[in-house]
Amino acid sequence: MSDQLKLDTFICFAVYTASHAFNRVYKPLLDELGLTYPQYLAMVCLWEEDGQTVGGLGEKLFLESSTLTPLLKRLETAGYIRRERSKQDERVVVLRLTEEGKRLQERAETVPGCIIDASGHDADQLARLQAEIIALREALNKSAS
Amino acid sequence: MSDQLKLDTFICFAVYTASHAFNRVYKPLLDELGLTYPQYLAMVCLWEEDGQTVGGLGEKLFLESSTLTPLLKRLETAGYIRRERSKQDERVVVLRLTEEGKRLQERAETVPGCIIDASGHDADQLARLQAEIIALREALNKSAS
DNA sequence: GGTTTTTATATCGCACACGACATATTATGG
DNA sequence: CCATAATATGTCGTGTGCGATATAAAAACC
Repeated sequence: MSDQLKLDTFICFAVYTASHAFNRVYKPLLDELGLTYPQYLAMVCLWEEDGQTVGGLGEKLFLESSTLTPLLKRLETAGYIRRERSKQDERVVVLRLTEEGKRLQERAETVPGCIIDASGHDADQLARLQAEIIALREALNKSAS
Repeated sequence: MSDQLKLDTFICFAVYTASHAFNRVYKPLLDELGLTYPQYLAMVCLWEEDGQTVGGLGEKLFLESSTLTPLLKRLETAGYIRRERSKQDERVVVLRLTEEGKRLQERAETVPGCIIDASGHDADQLARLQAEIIALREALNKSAS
């Protein structure tokens, strides 16, 4: 048996399963809003700054256009955003919140608190852990690029 | 603007993007072995203990049969495992490594070291961080159940 | 200014991931 | 012993994710 090939020792596996665990906690909350988790992230991004492009959103979310385009079309079908070609540069698609999309933000404001409660940690612990996970992510992204 | 609805403050988003970052680092390494990342996890699990059931693997990997069955069929098609109904209990499917599946372990032994290198952390830092992420996962799973 | 290159988005194929449901087998209770 | 419940796996539909490729528009370069 290898010294290294043990699931228990894989931090990647801890991250992978923690990501699924977050999804399970989010699911009932986001069902209320008619959003999936990645759709929720896109909406959070647009609530922070309306009128972003597909590419800009992709950079913030670390997602390709092949992932975002169908997701954004579903948000458009749901009535939360509009996708408009830019007049200045016809290659670019600008994303704009609809009135319904803006109203959704109010209903979403209770979500982060529920997640923090479910995490069983206080805000300081979470912030510290988050910073470490981001440092790990940046090291991995640097190595993969 | 909400106090809470900011992507920067979401630990879930850090975990979600870190998980993707791991995948990007693993991809070229696992391509050599003809495995995807979830398939690799399943193989690691079977290298640790051959002859496990679908359900047993699912408990360890936190995956449903609806995810595992197609994945395991692909591993069978690739020639790495066999899926056999148990004689004692015909409901159960037992997973057994083929000779090729066993040989693959040797080629996989260099992978964990590459991942540790790419993480930019030493083994102690990773172990400490892993323990914290697992604690977070357990709290989330407890809350969701 | 017309050709080439770059850029932004979209499409397609493949592989997860899960909830809801189906099927088959075993266990249970009268 | 027979009906019912519980268990293990599988199927199906929906929604990611991404690599490879396509398309169209803008930029760069003779």
